[in-house]
Order: sequence, then C-alpha cells, then structure tokens
Amino acid sequence: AEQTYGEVNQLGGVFVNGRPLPNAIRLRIVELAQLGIRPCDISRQLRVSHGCVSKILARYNETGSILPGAIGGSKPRVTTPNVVKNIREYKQNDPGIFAWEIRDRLLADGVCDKYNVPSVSSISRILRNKIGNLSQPSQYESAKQGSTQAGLSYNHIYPYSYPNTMSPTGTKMGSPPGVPVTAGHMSLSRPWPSAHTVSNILGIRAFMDPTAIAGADGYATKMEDWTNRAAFPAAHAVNGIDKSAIEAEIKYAQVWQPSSTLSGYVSACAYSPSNQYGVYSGPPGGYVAPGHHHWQPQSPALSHPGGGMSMHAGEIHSPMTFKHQARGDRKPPSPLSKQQQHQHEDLSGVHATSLLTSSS
DNA sequence: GACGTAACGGTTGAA
DNA sequence: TATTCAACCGTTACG
Repeated sequence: AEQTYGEVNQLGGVFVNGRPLPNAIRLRIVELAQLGIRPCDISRQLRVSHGCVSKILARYNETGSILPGAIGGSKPRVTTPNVVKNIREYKQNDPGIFAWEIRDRLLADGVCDKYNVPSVSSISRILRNKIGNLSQPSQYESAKQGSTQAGLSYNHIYPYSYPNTMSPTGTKMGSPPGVPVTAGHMSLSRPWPSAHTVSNILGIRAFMDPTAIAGADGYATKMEDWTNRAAFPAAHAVNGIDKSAIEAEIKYAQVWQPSSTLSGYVSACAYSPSNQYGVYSGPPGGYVAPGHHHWQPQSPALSHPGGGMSMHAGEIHSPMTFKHQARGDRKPPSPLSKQQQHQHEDLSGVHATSLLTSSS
C-alpha cells in the first residue's frame, strides 16, 4: 500500500506533518544515543531531522520520557469540578469571602497545591460565571462530570499537570484499566527518578515517565498518542472521539506500517518488541481488543540478539551513513550526560552492536 | 561538520 | 454541532 500520507524529509525519512514520530523511532533515538552514537549519526541513520533528534534527546534527558507532549485540547484546567465545588462551598458558607481568601483556603484545605491552585482572577471569574448567585451548579458542570470526567481524567492527558498525583506508578495509572500493565521492563530503564524529573520542579511536563513507557502497551500513556487509542477503544469511546482517533491511526498505519518493519528491527533490541509493534500496527481497525496483540509476532526482533544480523537495515538507513563510526574510528561519543552513562549500561551490550555492525 | 533553536506549516482536542 | 485557539509536532534553516 502506498503510504498515502506522509511526507519525506530531506534525509529521506517519512514523517507526518504535525504529528509526533512513532514511539518506536523515538525510543530508538534514545537508545542509540545511549549507545554512544552521536546525534548527527542518529539523525542520518533513522532519517529524522537533527532538530528532532535534538529535541527528543533533550526532552529525554530532562524528563526521562521519550513520549511526545500532549497535543491539543486545552490547558489542564485548574478549575476542575472539584475545585469549583469547593469554591462554591466556601462562598456559600461565607458569602463575603474574597477571592484571595478562597485561594488560600484551597491551598490550606489541600484542594489544590501551589501548582494548580487557580489564580485570584480565575476564582473571581468562577464566582462570577459559574457560581453567580450561588444557586446551581451550572448545569454545565454537572453534566459534564458524569461523562467526561469519569473516564478520562486530566491526569491522563496531561500527565504533567498534577505533580502530586504522579509517581511512577501513579502516572501510569492514567491508563485505562484493563490495560495490561505488565511489566515494565523496557530497556530504557534509566535510573529513573532523575532528580528533577520526578519532582517536576520545573513544572514542565515531567510526568510522562518511563514507567509509562514501560507500560505494556507501548508506552503510550497519553491519550494523545494515537497509539493508544487503538489499544483502548474503550477509553475514547468515552468521549466519543473515536472516529478521529481511529482515522488517524489508520492514516498513520499507512504511513508507518511499511516501515514498521523497520521499527521492528530497528528497535529490535532489548525491549519487548511487542511494545513497539503494538504501537504501530495498531490495527487499522482499531480494534484491537484491548487485551491482545494481535500484533504480530515480531520475530525479527527476537532473532536479533545473537546475530545482529537480522538487520536488514537496508531500508532504514543507507548503510553509508554510518561509515565512520562503524569503522572503528569512532571517537568517544560525545558525552551524553552522566545519567546516560548508566543507562548505557542498561542497554548496552544487548543489541547495540547489531546496528553498528550491520551497517559496517 | 555538529547541534541548539526559531520560524513555519501542520494537527489536535477541551472548552 | 461547529468553532476557537493554545498546546504540541517535525522539518527546515540559520547561526
């Protein structure tokens, strides 16, 4: 099938404008970096622009996640239904309360923390728009609560929005129930809690954590990630967005599938291939019953370990790209940060070589 | 040549 | 139901 969709970049790589690269490729980028391969070579090899490689690696170093950020939607609302409810109560109990007092109380009562407490102006707006004279729960709210709220949750979508909730485990939980949460193995196990990541000090989205990645199905914790959706029809069914989601997948599938093979072996390494596979091949139909993989047997991957030859890398990258380092003269790879060093160990050995050798 | 980054054209999805 | 619009995307080009 002809991949109707993607575009081809200057390096000959396929990409879909506006959409994230497949996780398998993202992962691969990180792995290669951990193996000491320079970004420029990763770029050439995987045919992903160096700007993108740079961005993905930078993010990984910072957050520990290979996942793309949450696309679309609105900012995580700080004025969650629960917050509004509390504000309403405060106001009811003390009609003369000031917005700043409400703010303080939200913090004091633990309804919010400093990261998600609404601004005074937001509170004022809430009082004005949603609470008004205090009578009813703007039907809006209540209505919504039932549906939307139930299944999805902000956390899920914006893993980073709620610092506290996160935690390696927590995060993951964003995922729909039923997900096979298996093992988290995943090669990328980096020394996880990297200081800032976890703490999210930066307030950045530190949350997509690797655990997520490890998640069974493919690190795709984020909704945004079409990948997942495929996997959890249920989930989106909730908000009824399926359609687009699925379509998207299909599209993607078209694009990537061909190369998925690629990812198959490319990534082949250590982690369960299953993941990767799941990722893309997501059934165009989407149907993937949540629990299974129908995704194939990615044997190639397995074969890998030993020989390293399974890489018919041909398609993926032009062999030549690698020339230099393949040849041994590779200089000590430019230093990746220290944290990486360990990671290095994690992954190393395993496959690593296959790629290199194969290309040589 | 390697690489960080801004501009750009694009998609997404909560509100 | 349709529209808005801010979030993110990867590529490109520049420095």
